[in-house]
Amino acid sequence: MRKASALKVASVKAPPVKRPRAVPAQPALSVRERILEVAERMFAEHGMSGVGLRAITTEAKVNLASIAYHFGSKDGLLEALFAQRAAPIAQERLRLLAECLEKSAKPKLEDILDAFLRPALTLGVQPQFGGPAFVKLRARLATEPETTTRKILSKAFDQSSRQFIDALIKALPQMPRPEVEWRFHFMLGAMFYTMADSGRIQALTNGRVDPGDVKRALHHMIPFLAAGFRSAPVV
Amino acid sequence: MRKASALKVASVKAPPVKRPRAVPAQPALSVRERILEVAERMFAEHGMSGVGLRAITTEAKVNLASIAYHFGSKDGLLEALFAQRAAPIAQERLRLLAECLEKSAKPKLEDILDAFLRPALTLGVQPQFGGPAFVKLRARLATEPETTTRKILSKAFDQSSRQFIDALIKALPQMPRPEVEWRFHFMLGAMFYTMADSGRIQALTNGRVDPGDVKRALHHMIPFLAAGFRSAPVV
DNA sequence: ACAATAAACAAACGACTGTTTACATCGGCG
DNA sequence: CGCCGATGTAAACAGTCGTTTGTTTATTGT
Repeated sequence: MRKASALKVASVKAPPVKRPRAVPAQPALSVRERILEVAERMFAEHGMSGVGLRAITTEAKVNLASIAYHFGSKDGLLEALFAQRAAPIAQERLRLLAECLEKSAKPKLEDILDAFLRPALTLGVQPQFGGPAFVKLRARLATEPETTTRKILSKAFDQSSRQFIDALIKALPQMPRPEVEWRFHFMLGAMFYTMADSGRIQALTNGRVDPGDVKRALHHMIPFLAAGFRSAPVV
Repeated sequence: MRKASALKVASVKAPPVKRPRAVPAQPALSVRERILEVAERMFAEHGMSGVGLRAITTEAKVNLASIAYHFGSKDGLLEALFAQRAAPIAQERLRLLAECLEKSAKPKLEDILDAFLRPALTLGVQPQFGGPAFVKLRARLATEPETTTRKILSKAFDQSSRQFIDALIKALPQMPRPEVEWRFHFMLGAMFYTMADSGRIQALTNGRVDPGDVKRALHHMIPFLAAGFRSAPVV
């Protein structure tokens, strides 16, 4: 039963050497961090069942058993990934939403959409950390019906999503709730497909449309969705 | 090499019962058809790399090597699946589109959207064959960046997609082409996410919104998207 | 300094991967 | 009959899968 000790996790590194200067050229990632970083990239690129632990540990230059040691299991690795990445996104979403709501009792639709979409598309896009890997990963898991991944997704984002639906209803007082919910669903679809950056629309348009261009994507997506949300509810 | 002894017959079972009746209640699927049917369902549910050939052949009650024999490889099986399923969808799309175009030189936006979305969501939804398996499978593959699957997708649907973009431009003469292309991309997202039926929006709405209800989904989706398409182009 | 604990490691576990092989069976034709 | 090509099949191939094992190395607390 070594598992019990493994769950203890990590202890904070405890720097034995005092760093005289911050920001060294090589941040000297720990084993844990290296695994997370590589796994994020590879899960995003090939899907959960498309990558083996050996591929991850080899690329991360880490022992195979390290994953079991630090994360318990492959699923545990995915959970840790989400625990690290999803929280900042949900948090930033709610911060921006609060900004919208405190400005006026009837918030502006476009601002709400922006508050929801922008963090999802931009946060975690740090070139030094493998770029938009988590964005892609999220889009990929969104279409997987496996119950384990669904639980992770739902735990990470359900609460903030509910708050956004409520905010959208405030912004569209005449709209029946189910109608708002359907439209929220379509918005999720447009968002995830943009995040997935599948290359299909590039191919269809000779590269004119590039979902990886986040600024432009938001610039086109928000007015499009806003018009959809504002259209008359269907009978 | 192979021990020539020990092979013994088996020939067990051998039901020589001649079927006296044509077209029995069970169409008596061929091996090929049984594999396709089961593979479609299982690929949709667990993804390409999530199902093994043994799982498929066991469920289809078929020999393991049959897949290699009939389809060459696992990828060949996927290609055969698309060759069988995608063509009718693309064909029906173009038929409906032609109907729109011959009615008037400036076709109605809603009709074009309907012509694009309805076949994707409804064709192949045969409850006796495991329901909307191909619909789900397509949504799943749409977010996979693997080049092999992308080629299959693109071969099956690119041509008809281009024609729809052109038709949309006809319906929206004042709209710049890139804007139409962006909006087409968002439409694809809403469509695929509805097809994936990931369960997320059901969870968020206590089941009020069910993307699996195709009639209702189209009923909400088309006006939503039409309003988005008609909104003023962004600068 | 010494024991306790955390971290890393090579090696192996059994089960499963897609593919290939060599052989058996079959209906139809000469 | 014998031969044919198409079809079906058990077994093996050469790996990879996620996980577990027992052990060794590093770091910590006292």
